[in-house]
Amino acid sequence: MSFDLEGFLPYRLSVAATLVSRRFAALYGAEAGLTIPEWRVLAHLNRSGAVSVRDINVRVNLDKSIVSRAASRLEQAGLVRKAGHSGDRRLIALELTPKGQELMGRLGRIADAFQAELLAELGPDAAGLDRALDRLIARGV
Amino acid sequence: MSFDLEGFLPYRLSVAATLVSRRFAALYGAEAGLTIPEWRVLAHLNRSGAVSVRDINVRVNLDKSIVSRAASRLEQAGLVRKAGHSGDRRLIALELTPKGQELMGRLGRIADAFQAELLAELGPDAAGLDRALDRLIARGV
DNA sequence: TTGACATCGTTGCAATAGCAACGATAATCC
DNA sequence: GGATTATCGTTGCTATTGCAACGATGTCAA
Repeated sequence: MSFDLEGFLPYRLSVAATLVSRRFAALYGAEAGLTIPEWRVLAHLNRSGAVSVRDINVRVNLDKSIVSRAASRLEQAGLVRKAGHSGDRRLIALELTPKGQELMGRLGRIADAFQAELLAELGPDAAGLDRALDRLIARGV
Repeated sequence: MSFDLEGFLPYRLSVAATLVSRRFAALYGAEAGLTIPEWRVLAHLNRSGAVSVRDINVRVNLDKSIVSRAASRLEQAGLVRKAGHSGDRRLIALELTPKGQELMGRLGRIADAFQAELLAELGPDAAGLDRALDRLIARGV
């Protein structure tokens, strides 16, 4: 039997991820014209308070150049503030502005609603998907 | 409780897909320097015989410009042949050359082995993952 | 100290993706 | 039949990616 692309996990994962991302982008795109890196940076800052580019780069799986550029655009838009880290002058301290916090409040609710929608679609398979993703992500890092 | 990116399905899917793709690319990269679109086109042709750009574009989730350029590179490399479709002269008929078939034979075995490795890692959650991907992909198209 | 090496954030650059536009051919409608 | 509309594959164009290099700062050992 020759190889079947349609049943190949890396392919299926990639297609599913693209489709789901696109659905979500359509939701938050209406609220704020963010790119995916910008969204990830914002979402991470929403949780972790002041943090460096390197931190985000590691935790959120984005090249540091992408984080750097996303942060600049977000700063331009008044959503993020860059401050010098006290102590280590190589680091910068990124944090949300009040405007950024307010936006993330709205986006967080949209994201939570979308997550609930996905879980409902998946029904009983959601748990297996979650565990599988855990393993794949843990393995890959 | 504020929004948690680490638990957000679109994010987790995207990270997992990237990691798995990277692992696989490392495997076939050693065998042949193919890009992902090139690999997908090749894998699709391996199954479906002579087929048009449009066909691949639809089935394999790649923009037709990407398919077109991938096909040109593959033709350049002697892996694929472009023929005129009889009947409808807008279409072209892409098919593997013997060299392309031979390469796909090897890559297919590598891919099957990788798939087996993934399934082993996932253990009992593989089934749930598979059903979940089915749903997400079906829903998204 | 001071000199070698590591790490931070930014920037430059080549390759790619994704979209729109194009010429060529088909299909459809009057 | 002729005009309009749709579809095919290709190409141009712009934004984004991902990698490498850079200057600046820190660290560590002799």
